[in-house]
Amino acid sequence: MIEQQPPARRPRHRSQRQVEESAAIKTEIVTAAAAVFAENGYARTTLDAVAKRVGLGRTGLLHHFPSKESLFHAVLDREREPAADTGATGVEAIRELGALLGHGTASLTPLRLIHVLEGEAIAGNEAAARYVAERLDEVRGEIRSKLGRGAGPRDSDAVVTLIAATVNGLQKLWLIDPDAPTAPAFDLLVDLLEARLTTD
Amino acid sequence: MIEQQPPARRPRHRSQRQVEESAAIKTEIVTAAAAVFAENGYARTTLDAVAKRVGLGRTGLLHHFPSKESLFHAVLDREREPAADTGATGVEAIRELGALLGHGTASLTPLRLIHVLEGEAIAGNEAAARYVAERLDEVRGEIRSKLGRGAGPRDSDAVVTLIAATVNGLQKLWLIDPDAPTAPAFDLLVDLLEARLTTD
DNA sequence: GTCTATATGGCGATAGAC
DNA sequence: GTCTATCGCCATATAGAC
Repeated sequence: MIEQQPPARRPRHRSQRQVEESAAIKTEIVTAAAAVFAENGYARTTLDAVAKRVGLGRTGLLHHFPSKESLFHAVLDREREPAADTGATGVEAIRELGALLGHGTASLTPLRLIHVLEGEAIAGNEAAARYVAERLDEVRGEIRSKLGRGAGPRDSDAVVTLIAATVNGLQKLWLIDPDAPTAPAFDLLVDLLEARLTTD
Repeated sequence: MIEQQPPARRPRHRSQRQVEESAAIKTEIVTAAAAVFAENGYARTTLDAVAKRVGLGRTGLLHHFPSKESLFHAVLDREREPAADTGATGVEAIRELGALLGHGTASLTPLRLIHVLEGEAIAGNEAAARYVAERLDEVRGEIRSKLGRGAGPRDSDAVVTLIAATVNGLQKLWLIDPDAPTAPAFDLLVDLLEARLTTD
C-alpha cells in the first residue's frame, strides 16, 4: 500500500456494474442462508442447501463467502434491524411490543432464526453466543428507554427483565405451539403492569 | 486369553447380575449423553465424546445403544421428572415455580438440555419437537392445577400461558446472562398476579 | 479397526464482461 | 487480454455403523 490510496478515480479493475451485481448476489445468498439456518440450525445446514436455494453450485457460493463460518457471520451481521420507533411512551410503548410476538407470518423466518440462534448459543456456538448477547443488550436498552419516557418505576431492572423474558418466552411458545393464546397472555401482562405503574 | 470361552456352563440366559450391570451402565451412559447433548446440541454431539465420558470406546457404547438416535431417545425418555408437589395453593404455588429459574447450580445440565432441545425443536428436529410439545403440555397442566386450587380467574388460559412463557423466558435469559435479575423479575410477576387475583 | 457416507474447502478450467 | 463468476473434480476430515 505504498502507492497513494484510491486517488481521484480508480475504477480500473472492477466496473461499477460488477460491484453492484456482486453485492446483489451476496445479499441474495445471505437471505437464503438465513432461511436455511433458521430451518435447520447451524450444524445441520449444508452449503449445498444454501447454494441450491439461490441457484448456484457449492463452489459458486464459496467464491463469495470463503467458508461456512464467514457466511454465518454475514447472516448475523445483517440480522440487526433497529425496530421502528413509533414514539409511544410508557406502558403504551410496551404494548406495541406485542407486535413482536410473531403473528405476522412475514416475520416467521427472522423470528425462527433468532430462537434457533439462542439455542445454538446455549449449546456452545461462540459466534451465536456473541450475537445473542449483543442483541439482548439492545433489546433491554430499547425497553428501558421506552419505559423511561413514561412513568418511571423504581424497580425498573426487574420490569425490563420481566418484559424482555416474557416477550421472548411467548415468541418461543408460539413457535412451538401456534395455537397458544400468546396475544392475550401478553395483553394481560401489560394490563398488570399498567395497573402497577399508574397506582404508584 | 486363549482359555476356553464361556463354554463350561454358560448362564444361558443372562444372570441377574449381568442384567443389573447392563442397566447400571445404561443409566450412566444416558446421564453422560444428556450432559454432552446439553453442552453441544444434537448435531455437534459425537458418540466418541459420550463414550469417552463414561470410559468406553465407541463400539462399547454402540453395544448398549445401537444408534445415535436411539441414545437420544433414551435421554429424552428419562428427562421427565414429575416436579415435587409441595401442596401449596393458588398464587403461592406459582411463587414456588421460582425455584425452576435455575439458580441451583445442581440443575444446570437439565435446564440447559431443555433449552437446547427447544432450539433443536424449532430447528426441525422431529424427536426433540415431540418431546418439547409433550413437556409443554405437562407444564401447562401443572400450572393450571396449581392455580385451580386457589382463586380461579376467568382468563385462566392467558394466565397459564403467561406464567409458562415467563418462566421459560427467564430461564433462557439466565442461561445467556447469569447476571440478569431473573429472580426479582419473577417475584414482580407473582406480585402483579397476586394483586389481580385477590382484587377480583 | 474398517467401511461408508457426507461435508468442507481448494485446484483447475471455462465462459463471459469490459 | 484481463478479471470475475461459475462449475466439475478431488483431497481431507469426520462421524456413524458394523
